[in-house]
Amino acid sequence: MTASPATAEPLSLPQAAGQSPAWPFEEARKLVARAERTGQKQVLFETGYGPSGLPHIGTFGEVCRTTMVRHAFRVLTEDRIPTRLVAFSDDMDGLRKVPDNIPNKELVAAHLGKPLTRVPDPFGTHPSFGEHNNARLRAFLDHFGFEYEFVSSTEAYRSGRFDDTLLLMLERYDAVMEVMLPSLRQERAQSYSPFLPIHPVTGIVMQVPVDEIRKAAGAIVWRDPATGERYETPVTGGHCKLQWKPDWAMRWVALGVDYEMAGKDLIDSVKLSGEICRALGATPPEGFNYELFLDEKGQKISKSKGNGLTIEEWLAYGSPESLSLFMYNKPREAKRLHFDVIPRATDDYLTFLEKYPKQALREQLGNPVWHIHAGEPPEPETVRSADGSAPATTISFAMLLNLVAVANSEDPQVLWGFIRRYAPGVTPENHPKLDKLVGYAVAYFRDFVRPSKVYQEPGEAESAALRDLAAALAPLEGSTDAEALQAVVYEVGRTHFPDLSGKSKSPDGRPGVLQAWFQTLYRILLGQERGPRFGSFAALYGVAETRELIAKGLSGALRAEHEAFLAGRKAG
RNA sequence: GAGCGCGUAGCUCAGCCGGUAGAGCAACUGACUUUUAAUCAGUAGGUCCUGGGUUCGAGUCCCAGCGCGCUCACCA
Repeated sequence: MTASPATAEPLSLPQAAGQSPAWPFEEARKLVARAERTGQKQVLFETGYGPSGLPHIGTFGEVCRTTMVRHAFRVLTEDRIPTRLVAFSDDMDGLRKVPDNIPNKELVAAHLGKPLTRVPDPFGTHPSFGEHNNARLRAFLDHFGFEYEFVSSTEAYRSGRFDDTLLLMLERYDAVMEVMLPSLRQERAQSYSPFLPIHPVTGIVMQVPVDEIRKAAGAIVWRDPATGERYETPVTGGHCKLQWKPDWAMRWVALGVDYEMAGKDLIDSVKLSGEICRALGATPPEGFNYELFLDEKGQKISKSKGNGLTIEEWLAYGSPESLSLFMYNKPREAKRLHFDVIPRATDDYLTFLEKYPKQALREQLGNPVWHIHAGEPPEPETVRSADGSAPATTISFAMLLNLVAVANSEDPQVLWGFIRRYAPGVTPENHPKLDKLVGYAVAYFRDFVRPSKVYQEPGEAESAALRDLAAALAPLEGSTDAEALQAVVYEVGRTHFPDLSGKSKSPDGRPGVLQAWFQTLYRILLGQERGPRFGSFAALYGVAETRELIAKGLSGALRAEHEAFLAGRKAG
């Protein structure tokens, strides 16, 4: 814990945290009350993961949010009660269907129904598919720097860690069934069993009715529907897995879970698992149901549909912090998770970061960046405008997006040229975060702005004007004098597109240039309706490069390149 | 059928413990520009879904209703 600031603060950090309406504190206060009630010596947070697929953005959200609650709890209790976060992988679950997004599907298909840790790894890098995905989960969590303990369901079952609770569940079999049966349809109720024996011969997780409970032996008796053979299987030692809801409850009891959040699609499951938990004589964990993420059409994001955003996609256009902000904001409200929310999240994050140092403690605790950075947000990166009169501000992502479109370049160097004009002295070296932001803006431009470009085919008048412009620029190759270059653009325009209406005039009184001239440049050379002041553009882009651009516009190469680009996108 | 969420400016949304309705885009005006874009300054725009209740005071709290959306009810 850091010492409180030198300025006289009416409230201490834990006191202010105790009153903060920010949701992580509200959640953490439930845990403080629980700990006071039970006198427990530690608090355990759990997040669950089903390893039949790769970790997705929802996994990130759950761990991210749980970590925020955990940190809030640590501040509230001043670390007097140790905390742990378990990332639990349900890797003993039977494989139901072959995922679409893996190689060697046949290899996997031959092992349907077996625990994921008994299915061979289609990627060939790990002993099993389950272990492969576990490794991916861990790499993913480590990449974000989350602090957690990984627990494999398979290992927990096999090692006997769950045995006591499994035997307890066998002992209370009737009570568990009493909870589950009313939730099932009649047909399903007849065959339902909380215990799923692993077939001793085939290794498949069997969904069969239990013929007999042998409490004394700690075993169940069941019949193989294919062969009719009867088996007695111990419920312990990894010979049986539990059905989903009893499994969740058993895990809570066996591990001593105090907190677990879940999506609203699991509301019923949480309720039933909680009742089973009570039937085992334990108290279900605290937690809350967060709303689901929706795609741009308001549909639930699901791995199988492939809609919505992946983490990789978000991180291509926005920082991890912006994603954390998205997760922090209103967990109880449904939010569209689509590309177009990234710029907003990014700029909101920058704004919150900029405000933070000027806020009072109480406000800081409600500032998302406090929660995103575990109570220690970094200094914002600010710049000063060219004239130095305006106060230092952060450059927004929205502004960078505009600049990229204006610069019409995927080269960060060109974009940096524009930034330096606005704020001299700012470099990628002294503003590394801004440099990253530039990278995101470039990616966003490439994938969302560039595809909508339309390169016009030059007519005869336009071609003649452009040829003249290229020729007039030739003697100026190497120049970075934006004004001189702009003068050339005007001269050529005056010849080919004079404004005879008298509305615009040159400084020496000669006729001005029609807007059509500039539109010609943008439409043919940049594929846009609008664009930068052309002299400035040429100065930064390079005169030789600009002449090359004109040549390609005249030859049709720009249109061909753009079509190839579009076709490539469609294919890839 | 059950559960959850939403309804505030043209659009997307903020509004924390109840105290004179806000932002960003879009629009419009102006500054800077012999074009545009950027930037800066400014203007306009709202029956806070409806009806009750609590209160000195309700976008905010309570109740009822209307509308929209999602989830679950097979599996995890």
